[in-house]
Amino acid sequence: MNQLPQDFAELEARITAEYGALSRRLQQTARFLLDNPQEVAFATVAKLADRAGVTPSTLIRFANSFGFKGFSEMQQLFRTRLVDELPNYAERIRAVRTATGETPDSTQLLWEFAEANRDVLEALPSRIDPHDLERALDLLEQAEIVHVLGARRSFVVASYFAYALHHIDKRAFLIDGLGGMHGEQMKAVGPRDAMLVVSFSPYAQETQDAAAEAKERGIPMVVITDSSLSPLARLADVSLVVHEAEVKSFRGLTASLCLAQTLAIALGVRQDKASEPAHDEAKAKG
Amino acid sequence: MNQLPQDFAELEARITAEYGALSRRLQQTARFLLDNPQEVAFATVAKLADRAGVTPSTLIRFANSFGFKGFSEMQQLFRTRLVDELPNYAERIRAVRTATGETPDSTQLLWEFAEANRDVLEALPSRIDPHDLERALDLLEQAEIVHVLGARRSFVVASYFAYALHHIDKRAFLIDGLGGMHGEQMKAVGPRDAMLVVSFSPYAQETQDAAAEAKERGIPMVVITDSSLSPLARLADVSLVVHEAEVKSFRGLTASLCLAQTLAIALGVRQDKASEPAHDEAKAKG
DNA sequence: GTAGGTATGGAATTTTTATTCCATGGCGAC
DNA sequence: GTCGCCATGGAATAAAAATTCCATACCTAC
Repeated sequence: MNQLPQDFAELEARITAEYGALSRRLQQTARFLLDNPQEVAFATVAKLADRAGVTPSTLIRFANSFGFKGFSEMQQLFRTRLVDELPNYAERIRAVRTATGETPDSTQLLWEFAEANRDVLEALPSRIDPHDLERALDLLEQAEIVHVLGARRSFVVASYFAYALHHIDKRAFLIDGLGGMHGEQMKAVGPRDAMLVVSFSPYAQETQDAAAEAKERGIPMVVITDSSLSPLARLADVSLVVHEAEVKSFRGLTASLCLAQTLAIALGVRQDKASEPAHDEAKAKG
Repeated sequence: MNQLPQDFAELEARITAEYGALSRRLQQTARFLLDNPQEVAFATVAKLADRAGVTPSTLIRFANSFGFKGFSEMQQLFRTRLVDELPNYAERIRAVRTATGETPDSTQLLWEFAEANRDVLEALPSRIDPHDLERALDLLEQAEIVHVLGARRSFVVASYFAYALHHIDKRAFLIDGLGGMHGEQMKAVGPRDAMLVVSFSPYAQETQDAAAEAKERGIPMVVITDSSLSPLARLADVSLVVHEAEVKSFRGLTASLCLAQTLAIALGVRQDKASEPAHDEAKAKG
């Protein structure tokens, strides 16, 4: 039996170090414990076991395998951690907010970014017209294939959206311009498809060209952009305008990604409903 | 029986208001509870009774007299207080839930996502150790070229980081595995370079392989991942652990991107300082 | 394929903890 | 001074929770 850890940090280090040597269930337990330390501090063995997807026995075994006499003994570390660390949490916020004296600039920056992005997310939902959101979903739902386009900074959002569509089993292609083949990739867009275009100032020329072509061919198009005056907005069937945070003249992508995430999952929900109409009717009646 | 308080603040107010009307022992209990809320959150009735200088019965009676079914029910308020950093958190959720009665599902989803991502951003800065952040920046600053690696979901973060590095004039390459050439791209990593690896559960094999190779070759490595138990964490020189929001079993990327943004810009700030040392010295003297 | 060992789940058991109940003691009213 | 009520303490009881133990499933090695 090993020497037992004296505080949470020590325990965390031990768990991390020996993680590979643990059995499947104990690994599962380890992940849960380190991911949800707050919950562990309060809840009972039975509840935690349930949440972690293991049996109570496993939790006990886990504690034993790290030298504790029982689960309760290990739980103590989770509790004292909460008590020890909380008091200086509030202080840390205050310290960072007020003076940069002690904290490194980088941490100060992190707080600023987090705050700026939070503010943006706060404003986002009320800035998006529910009606536009529904129309965008209509277009995407009816499309056989969704082609996603975004260059430079917008490429991040575009690639995420394409990724997310794959995960809800919606056919999607990312127009990435690989090999300078923007034009060629646009030719692969069929008449029953739709496009989702992401573009922010200063609106990449290749994106504008592609969007113009799509408009001409009558391809349904949803645009995520940063202003209703954007050249992309006038080409779109539905345009969703997001305002991103700016710190040190660097723009974020938080709001756009949140919106992309929402579009993808809302689309997934719709598809589920469409493929299981019986379930929905039953609910409506009941 | 009175309406029972919903949170700690409410309870505190009630106790304060009715303090004068309580019996001697109950007053004694009240004082102890409000003076040692942390202790109350964890300890057992017997221990608390002992510490407060009253009998267990008194504690129960105290709880009952404020409308609780038992002491445990009251204790819950002391516990949630410790966990909830934000007192009006619960209210906010309720407000969103109720206010969206009329709106379509998609807008409802948008609110939920925005909310979840906001919460994540709130927790992010305090979860990142300033020391780790500085060390990560040290590694990146000293590197001649930064190679950025991330597959599937993490690719979004990786591509954003590579993009951001270009904008602060830091040489960067994105290891994208194009044409199945992960291995070949790794060969291009030089001895004076560094790597930034992004990987989330279920940790893409190609990323793990590449990271293992980098480790073997002694390439400095910063990892952004989702758990200290991640297989990537043990390979890294510095690992930054982020917790992402999850809605409808879909994980976000907000926190990771915010962190990537911070790293890039903090690095940019450092580079500026390094290239204008006179400015810095002047500040130190002044 | 089989035997041995290990990991796991679940029920039984023990321990801990919360709550109830009643006997006693203090305090004020008559 | 005595009666009655309310507060109080402490033991008894009930409830909940932790832990143990055993049967079984699952691997691994031969």
